[in-house]
Amino acid sequence: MADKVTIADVARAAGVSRQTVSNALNTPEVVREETRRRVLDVVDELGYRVNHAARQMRTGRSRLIAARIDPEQDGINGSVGDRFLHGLTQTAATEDYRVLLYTAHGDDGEIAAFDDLLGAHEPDAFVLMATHHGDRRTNWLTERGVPFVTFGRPWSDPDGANHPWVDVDGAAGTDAATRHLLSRGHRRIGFLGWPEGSGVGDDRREGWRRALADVGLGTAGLFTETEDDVAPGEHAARTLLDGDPEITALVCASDSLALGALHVARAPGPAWHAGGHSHRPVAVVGFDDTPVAKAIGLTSVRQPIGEVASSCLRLLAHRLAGGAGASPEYLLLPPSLVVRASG
Amino acid sequence: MADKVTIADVARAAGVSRQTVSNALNTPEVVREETRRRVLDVVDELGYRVNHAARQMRTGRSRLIAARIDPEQDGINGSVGDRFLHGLTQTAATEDYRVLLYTAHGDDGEIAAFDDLLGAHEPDAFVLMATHHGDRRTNWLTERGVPFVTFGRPWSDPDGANHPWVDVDGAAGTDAATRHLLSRGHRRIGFLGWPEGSGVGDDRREGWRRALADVGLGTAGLFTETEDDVAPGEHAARTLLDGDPEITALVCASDSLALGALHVARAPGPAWHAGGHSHRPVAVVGFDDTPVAKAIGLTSVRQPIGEVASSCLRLLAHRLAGGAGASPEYLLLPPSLVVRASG
DNA sequence: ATGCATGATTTGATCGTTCAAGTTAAGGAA
DNA sequence: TTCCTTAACTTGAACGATCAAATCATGCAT
Repeated sequence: MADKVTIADVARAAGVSRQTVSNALNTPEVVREETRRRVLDVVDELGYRVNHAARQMRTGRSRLIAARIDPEQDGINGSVGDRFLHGLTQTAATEDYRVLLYTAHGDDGEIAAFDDLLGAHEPDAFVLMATHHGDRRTNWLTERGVPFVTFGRPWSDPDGANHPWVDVDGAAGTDAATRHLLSRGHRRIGFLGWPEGSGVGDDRREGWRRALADVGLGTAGLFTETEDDVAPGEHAARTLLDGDPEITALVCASDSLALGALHVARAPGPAWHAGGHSHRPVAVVGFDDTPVAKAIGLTSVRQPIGEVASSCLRLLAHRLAGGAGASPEYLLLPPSLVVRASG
Repeated sequence: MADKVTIADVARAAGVSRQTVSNALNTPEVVREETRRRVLDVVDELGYRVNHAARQMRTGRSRLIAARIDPEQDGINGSVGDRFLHGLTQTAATEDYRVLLYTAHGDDGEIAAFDDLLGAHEPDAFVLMATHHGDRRTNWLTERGVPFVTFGRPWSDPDGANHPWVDVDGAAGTDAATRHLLSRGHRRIGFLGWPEGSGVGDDRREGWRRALADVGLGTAGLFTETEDDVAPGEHAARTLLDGDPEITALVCASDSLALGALHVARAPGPAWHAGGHSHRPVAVVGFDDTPVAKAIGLTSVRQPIGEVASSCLRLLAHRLAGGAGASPEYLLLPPSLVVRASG
């Protein structure tokens, strides 16, 4: 097998010029039917494939899309990012794009990574995860005219006309979770969330509040907030349950928190409360449907990560192909509730 | 900011030729000290960065390393692959390489992906995971002279001189787990593994066998094998425990199996055995130290994934830099035991 | 002084593709 | 017939880097 087949080899074998080969492949409509077929036959025969480096040099497009891979955060919620990357890679391949990874810490670290990558491998676009209030990354990219999509709304900019994005309707998720618990007869349903100010966290809390309000229930004293990890979750859940003996169910902003809450809910009476009143069953619902949730039978809100990823990529591909006009610029997808033993 | 700074711009500004700029950056030793400094100053000042596409065209090196991202397998063990990718990306950056993702199913699917990638983006090397008996991928790459490393031994080729690899000593892990259980007074320790024939699975079983043999204990009737998932693990564990009432501990080939075993071990007596004899505590040890293990307090063997990844990358980088001779071609790293409540 | 390594730098050529402009031939209107 | 248009294809240049070979000093032995 002749190793490197260039466009010139094909041209020679087909008896046409280089440019005609290029046209047959990239702009078929300008080449006569018969010629085109002959060229394509030779392409197959010789096994010609474009050299991306050469093409990139001429056109300035790398057909690379850059995405960050996180250090597995708390180890539980981490899987979301990985499922996302997988979906991205898969959809990218169908559009003849490839995913290039990078790592970074914090907005500024990530901006530095942007700069590095743009200088070197020149990805055609970025895919950002976990947008947040005052996200510096999106501004940086916008200022420089670098195409990108985000998984996550532009929280600081409610109209969100600045850049394309895809997100999952977190409020709808906790709303559904809360309604589910109501339908099972729970009346006092608490919420275990993150400190106020995170777009995602506030959104998830809002869904819970809204569902209770819809049936005329208030939320006073029914929620608490803490850092997103198991131990803090356990502690916060204990405090909340101790403070209000009538709470029979908890909606949580993450599976990590939910796991902490479960430690309390499932522990035998004396363990979670020295005060002596006996163990009461507390239903718990988590968020993200991580492997841990599945493993321990935790009811959880599942995000359609695969769809988010493919939507992100398609928005990008469309935009990169030149279509900036009519198509939808953003997408809010509904999550679904996966019911298990915990509630 | 002038957008594209080329090597010619730097040359002009520094009053030297293009080639001297290139030399100052890539072969500093051939450039006079003073000239070099002047050039590098201008490089900084203008913010010059090499254009990888152009360099690749001339040198044939892309500074890309391709790795597969898996669909989260059973969801529990999946996290290993992701930790690996993260480590790879991080170390790659320090050597000025980038990780390019691809997906594929099965050896042949992956070989097709190799072919695609080599034709298009021309990665300098591949990193393969999960080597197995009769692995077709390694042959394909070797035949074509494509550099690669594997996370996993060349199981079919015990001398393993064919390609560089990094692996974790699974037998040492189960050996340690078994010794740990012995030290806690357990005498009859079972093993829950995968069907014979998988290199990894057989290796892990061997460590358990060896540890028992070392203290004069046999293994007859103490192990069973099943598919790597929670439900099969639960079923197999139940069978094993029912069959031998003296078993007080189980070493498992994965956290998935261990989780299944825990369902049996932790269930109240009647639940796991209708025959009426009461619940006995069974210690369980898993393998991989996944987030699930941490979440549920499962003792597990932890692989040093980060080190595996960085070692893989350094082996590759060294080899790509031309050093094929003296350096070690393979590496077997020891795992460690993470002790938790389960055993 | 002459010749000759050696060090430092420069000069074309080239990698494989696509862009932009040029050529050729055929058809149609004047 | 002559000129113009259009379709189909070809030609030269360029993208930005590095390789290979050439040039130019400089110092040193003869």
